[in-house]
Amino acid sequence: MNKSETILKSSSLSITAGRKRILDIFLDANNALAHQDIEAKCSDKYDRVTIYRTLQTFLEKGIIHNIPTTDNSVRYALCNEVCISSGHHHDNHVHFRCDNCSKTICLDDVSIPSVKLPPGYSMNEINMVVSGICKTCKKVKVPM
Amino acid sequence: MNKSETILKSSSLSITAGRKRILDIFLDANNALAHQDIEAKCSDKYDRVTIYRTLQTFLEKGIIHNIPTTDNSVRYALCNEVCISSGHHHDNHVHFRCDNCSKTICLDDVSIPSVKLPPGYSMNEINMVVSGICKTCKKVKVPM
DNA sequence: AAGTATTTTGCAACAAAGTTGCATTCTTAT
DNA sequence: ATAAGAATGCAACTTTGTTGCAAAATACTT
Repeated sequence: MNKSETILKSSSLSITAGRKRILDIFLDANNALAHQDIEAKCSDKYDRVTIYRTLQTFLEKGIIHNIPTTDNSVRYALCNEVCISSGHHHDNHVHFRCDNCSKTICLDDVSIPSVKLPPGYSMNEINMVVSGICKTCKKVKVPM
Repeated sequence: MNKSETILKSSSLSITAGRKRILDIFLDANNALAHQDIEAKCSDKYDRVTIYRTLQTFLEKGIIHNIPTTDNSVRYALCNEVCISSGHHHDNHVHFRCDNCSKTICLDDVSIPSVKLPPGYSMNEINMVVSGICKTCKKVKVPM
């Protein structure tokens, strides 16, 4: 039983070729993916609708989480082990979007600082997205 | 000359009925608006395409800014005076989205705390969206 | 105030993104 | 192996966003 099967199993989802494939795409990727990215990689084998439904299912099970963007393109990233095993999403890391390569990644080591809300507001979730130039692009642009 | 005309003028945009109307909708609203919200309020008088183009223009001129969401619906909010007068968007406030009424507002008084990125990363913009229950909804739910 | 150059708007047509119902196929549990 | 239940693919549709172009409105000049 490989990794994708293990994840599906532990989320009590039936193991299908499509779900394994999409999960593998996430496992292979080192950055967050938009629906479009997934579709580009497997629409030959799986229907658009299936991809929509699979992403929805993964979200509900806490296998992936979504990252807000300002350009109408929600991106999804694999949750860490804790999220998956608990079945409920609760991450606290900062997301980074590179202005150069447009990749979005989870900065697992950077935790979101706390903020104090005005009186009367109660907090549930915090989302933080930083944009700038990523490590890889910086290297390319300014060679030593 | 009323407020919307003043803003348009100071952004060196020609003053048209449509732009005034859309700007007035923002001035009246106390929360961020999605394209859809605008359309609901004035599609009888102005074409869908005009609304798209107007929002785009307002964004470019720094009259409004957009707020990332996780549900494929970018929302826009009026920028504060500083943004509009400088012509370039640079806000530093936290956005709040209410899980109950779904309204998104700018918490102008809550500034985004700084974060330290890993080595190699450079920062351009930070976006922070907090979700929870807003002041108004809390009052309604727990009456004194 | 009139006329002209420029900008904006609306329309139509289109492209892309997302949703729904239903019949068929695949998984899983017995 | 089989039957119940879940997932998939297909078709049709809705919503969302884009583009080109002609008509209308605005701003600028005199």
